[in-house]
Amino acid sequence: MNTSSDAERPKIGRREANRRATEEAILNAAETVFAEAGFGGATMQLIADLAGLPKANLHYYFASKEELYRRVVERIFQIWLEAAQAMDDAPGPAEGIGAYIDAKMEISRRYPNGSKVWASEVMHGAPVIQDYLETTLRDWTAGRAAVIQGWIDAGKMAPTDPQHLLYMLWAATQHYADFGHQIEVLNGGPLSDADWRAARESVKQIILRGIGVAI
Amino acid sequence: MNTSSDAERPKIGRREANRRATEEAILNAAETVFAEAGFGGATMQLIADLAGLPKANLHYYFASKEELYRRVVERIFQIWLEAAQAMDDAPGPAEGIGAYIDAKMEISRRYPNGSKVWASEVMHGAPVIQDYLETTLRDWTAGRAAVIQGWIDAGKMAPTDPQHLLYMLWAATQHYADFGHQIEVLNGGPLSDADWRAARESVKQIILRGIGVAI
DNA sequence: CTGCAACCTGACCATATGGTCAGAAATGGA
DNA sequence: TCCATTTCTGACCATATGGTCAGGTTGCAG
Repeated sequence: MNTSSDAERPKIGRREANRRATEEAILNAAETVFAEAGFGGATMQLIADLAGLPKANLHYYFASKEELYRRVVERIFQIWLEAAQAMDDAPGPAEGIGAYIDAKMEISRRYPNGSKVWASEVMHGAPVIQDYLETTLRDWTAGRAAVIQGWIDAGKMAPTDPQHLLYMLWAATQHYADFGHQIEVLNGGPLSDADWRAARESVKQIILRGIGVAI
Repeated sequence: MNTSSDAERPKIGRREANRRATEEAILNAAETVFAEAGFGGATMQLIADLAGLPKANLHYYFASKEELYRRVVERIFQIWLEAAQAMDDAPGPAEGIGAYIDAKMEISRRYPNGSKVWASEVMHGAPVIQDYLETTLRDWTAGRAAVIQGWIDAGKMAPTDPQHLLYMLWAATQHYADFGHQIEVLNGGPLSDADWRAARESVKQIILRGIGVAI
């Protein structure tokens, strides 16, 4: 054994570990503040306070407010894309779309702030992730639409415009994050485990039956 | 007859007419700017420029940025509520929910900025319309949920959680306004009349079939 | 026509904010 | 231990923004 039980992984010294932890803390704080106040309403001071750092320190790790924001949005997009794989390698729409809804509902529950930042970014014309929309997202969407069309051609689901089906999947699932506040007010409080389960099953039931898949 | 063919309606002089027109122009400009930049990113100067007025004039009509914003949000909420009546007086879900989807899709198409401002407001915790959520919206939602439950009990549609069905209706329709930019990118340009028709029919098809209503 | 009240606006102000920087403190290899 | 490098931070700055106000202009009742 070596000196002690310090490094979980070789190569990462205290410096590097600290750096990553601080960056992570800043990104988390930024995600919260951007979600709650929007880009314009967010303040480097607010983010710094939430992260427990002096404001000047933020600028040591992130050159500008824009760059910090960009990093937040990119991180969300990654999570979003990884979850999208839930739809891959499925034999048919029942499994593929069902799993996709499960994954996206889970993201809405676990990362509501990320979803809000993404929504805000798109609503304001996608100033920083326009290229993602035009490349990565466009390609992914086209691929998924083709898969869905394949299922339709194989008679595994009712004829449905794949593009609009995808929009409905995004809309229905992300709504629970983006409009979470409204939902909590109407629900009379935060959603319980049972509430989330009911939400997930409702979405799956309506959409799967809506595309002619037995449930 | 009176002096000439001036007043369409009695009682409204040039003063009053001017006032209303100016207020309207400011509200329209504000809606656009708030939608594109968010509350924090919006600038009284930007709104003034878009309305073609000096900034100081805005403060003659609206005491503060907050009040102007509040007026914009309230106006949207009115349109939203009026369209909600499309669901009333329907004999069953096919007509009621079908008409509601039609109405909401039309709003998404005609007033995308209003929808965005509303979404932004809710996402940021509804700082100015919290009371609307707790009173008007809550009551309306409860009423509609009861109607839907009645349809279910009458065997006119499949058993479905009314609350989550409403969320899906809001999500699916408003998505075309709030995420209009993303949709346009994926669509390779603005949606045509045919595109909008396809969107509307897709939403209706999936949801109506999803709740067990023949189409 | 006249006076008052409503309407309009350029110039100005206090504040908040993103960002900078010089220098202090911590770190780690030699 | 020593010192170069990285990390951290209080103090500061330029700018943008919401809001104010004094004074001018316009509409309209009497």
